[in-house]
Amino acid sequence: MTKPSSLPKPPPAQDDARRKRMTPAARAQHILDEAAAFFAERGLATSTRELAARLGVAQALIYRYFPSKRMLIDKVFETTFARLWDDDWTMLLANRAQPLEERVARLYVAYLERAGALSVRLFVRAGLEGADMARRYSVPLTEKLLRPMIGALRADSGLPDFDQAPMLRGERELAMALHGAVVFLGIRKHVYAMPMPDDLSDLVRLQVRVFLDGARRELARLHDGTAEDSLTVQQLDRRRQRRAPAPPDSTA
Amino acid sequence: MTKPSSLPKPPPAQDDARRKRMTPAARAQHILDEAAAFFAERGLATSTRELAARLGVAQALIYRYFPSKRMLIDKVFETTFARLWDDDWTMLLANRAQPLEERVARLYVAYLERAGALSVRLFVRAGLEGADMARRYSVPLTEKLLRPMIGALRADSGLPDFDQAPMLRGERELAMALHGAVVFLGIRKHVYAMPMPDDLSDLVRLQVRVFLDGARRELARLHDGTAEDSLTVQQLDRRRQRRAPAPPDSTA
DNA sequence: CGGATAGCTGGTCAATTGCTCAATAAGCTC
DNA sequence: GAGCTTATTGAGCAATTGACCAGCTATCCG
Repeated sequence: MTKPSSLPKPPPAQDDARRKRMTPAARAQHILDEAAAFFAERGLATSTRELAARLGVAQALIYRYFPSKRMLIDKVFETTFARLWDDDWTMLLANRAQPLEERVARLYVAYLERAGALSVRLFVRAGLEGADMARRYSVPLTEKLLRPMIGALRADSGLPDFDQAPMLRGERELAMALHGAVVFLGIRKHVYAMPMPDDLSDLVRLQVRVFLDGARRELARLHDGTAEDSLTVQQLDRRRQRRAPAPPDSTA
Repeated sequence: MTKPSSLPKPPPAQDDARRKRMTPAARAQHILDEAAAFFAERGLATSTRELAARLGVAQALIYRYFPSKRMLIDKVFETTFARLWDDDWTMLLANRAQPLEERVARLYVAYLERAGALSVRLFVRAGLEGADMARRYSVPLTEKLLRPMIGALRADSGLPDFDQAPMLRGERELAMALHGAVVFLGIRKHVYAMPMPDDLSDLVRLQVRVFLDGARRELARLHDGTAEDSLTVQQLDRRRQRRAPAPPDSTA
């Protein structure tokens, strides 16, 4: 046991939660992390006293770092939502060295893994609680997942990219078919607690296989203009106005 | 205005909730129905006093009909779960007078409509709360929806029925792909409150179209081997890789 | 009309809730 | 080691919670 007083900062092990005193930043993070897991498991209505017990800390301490329970929950939502997305997904999807099925499967295996029980449960709780999911979830979902997804699908089918043809409402809903099926895997496991394998990869791959077969055809329908029944009337009108004749489709 | 005192029972209008006195059966039903909507909207943690206010009734009255809040909630779950299933769905799916796509689409439009905002939110709440969803939801789901669904799919593809080949694990997951996608439509609308059309029929039909294309092929893959009903999806995959190259696809 | 049955209410209790504050003590600097 | 800063605590408050009960009164029957 040497005497480290000569060093300005002896290894403080700031990540050790059992320390009596922590730096404000570390303590705030500590509370935030535990609160996320705690509220995900036990529900947002569970008392701050129980959370404090889990933290091994006096209940009053929580209020030194967060002005109210509401604000703590909001912060939990904020950070959990922000953590979900991975910008690498765009590149992963665009990498045509691998077959489309493999890329999409990898993407959604990664998505489910990144979400995990905590996020899945928190997201559903946030939705029920009236958090602004449309802004917090739907918007980044479209930009960081669905759009790259449709781009890859289009490229795979030899269809024009977004520069030449903006994303169609029907395309978003098409991508949502797979997204919904995969997310529902997580909901079955983490919300409904149904018997599911530890590793959902094989189930994800099944969803992807089923989806891709139908999606290629549907995408072709959407772009050759025959089956546009999934679009709203207004969108159809706008779309018809935009293109004078039917665009010649040179692809197979 | 005739004097109805001579009649043993003048029209009592027992369904009028504003009446001061109701028969125990009617009052219990009244409380149960309102509680379902109330807890679905506001959450299970909302106070019985607020529920009583919505009922236009003293809070103590609830406890005359239900021994505790917990028991009331359980009863709400029980009745809501029971109401979901419709035995006509089996016949609807088996009616080969209509094309498969039409039958499946009608089924899931009916399913979503029957569920509605109330059930969707209550189901998710029940899952988060730790209600036994595997028994209450998953089992009837398989029997009343997925099994008839697979039966229709098999018949459509000229595959043997359940008498000759029991349902495969992979088939259930296959049907779950569509189920998940459709349920996620309801979750987007009723839980996440995302902007969705009033009528989800068109979106359901899109999901069904996409699903059926892929499902027919996947079903053929599942059935082209020997009896694989006891194998997991993973085992099936491994086995498929071991076998000859890609399976010949005889369908259009 | 008048008594009796029973559906219903107002009032109340113990426990729990979010939140506050003065007091304590951990860990830094000299 | 002394002293100072401040992270942490325990006690406590007002409001809300689930649950209960004695009494009120709407409704029926003779």
